[in-house]
Amino acid sequence: MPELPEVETTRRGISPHVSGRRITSVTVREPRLRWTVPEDFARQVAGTRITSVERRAKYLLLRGGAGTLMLHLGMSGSLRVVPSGTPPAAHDHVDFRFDSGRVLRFNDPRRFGSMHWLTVDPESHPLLAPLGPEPLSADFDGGYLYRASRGHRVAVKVFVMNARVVVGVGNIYASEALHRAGIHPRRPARRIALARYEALAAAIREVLLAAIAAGGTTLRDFTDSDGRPGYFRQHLTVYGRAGEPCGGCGTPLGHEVIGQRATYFCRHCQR
DNA sequence: CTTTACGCCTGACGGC
DNA sequence: TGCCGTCAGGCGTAAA
Repeated sequence: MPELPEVETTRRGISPHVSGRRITSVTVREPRLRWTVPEDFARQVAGTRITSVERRAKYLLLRGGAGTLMLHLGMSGSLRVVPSGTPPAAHDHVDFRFDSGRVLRFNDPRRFGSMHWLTVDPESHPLLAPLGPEPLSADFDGGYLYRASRGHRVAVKVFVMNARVVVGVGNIYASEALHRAGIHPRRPARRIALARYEALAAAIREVLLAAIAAGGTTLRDFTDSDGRPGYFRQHLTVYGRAGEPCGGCGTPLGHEVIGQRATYFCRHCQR
């Protein structure tokens, strides 16, 4: 399940292979993704030279001269760089062939991913325009979270997972960051003081940066066939560990559904 | 406006 | 062993 760290790792992994290269052809084997890929998608994208690979939230932006290729990995999507001629496997839905002879291959079993061809400024696209700041940017800090949370009575975990508040904080890292910051996931967002939001903003940054570092080591070679089972797990202190002792106090970790999502926390350390 | 529920999909898993 | 029901999970969208 690609969270921000995996998307960022993917960005870093594919960038050297596609930056400066021209897309010579596009093959769409399965257009039924999150939004159906239009008939003329392949024709529009073909011929573009990619100048840079950027990321906004969990969207990858492959910028080219004539437009921008915007990709989302959903929850089961992945991108891989393979040699030309590599036979497609199951769920290999789209190929972008480059003038280097390599192929950028999009695989997505659950098809929650998406791809768009944008000829306008990506930031003005309806999917990107409403998004909050990047958690690793200077715009994001405790003061921002504090101000944004005033008047919001939703649980703080729901609040920080809202992409209009801050992007890229997925379900796993929300639990992890709240535990690190000592904040109970059910606490109403408006009932948390500035100092605690500063701790939370720092925790979100730290957890994401640590995960990016871990993803970087695990997903170094994108031409490899799969082989990355549970690379997150070893770094997780609460997620998926219901019943195990809290690393801080030893109290068995709890598991509840908050906002329709599995949530893990310590009822003793987190208030 | 804020908040909540739903649905898209498939693989994994548990029960029988 | 095999079949089947259940559920996770990002996130846009409809509904409340």
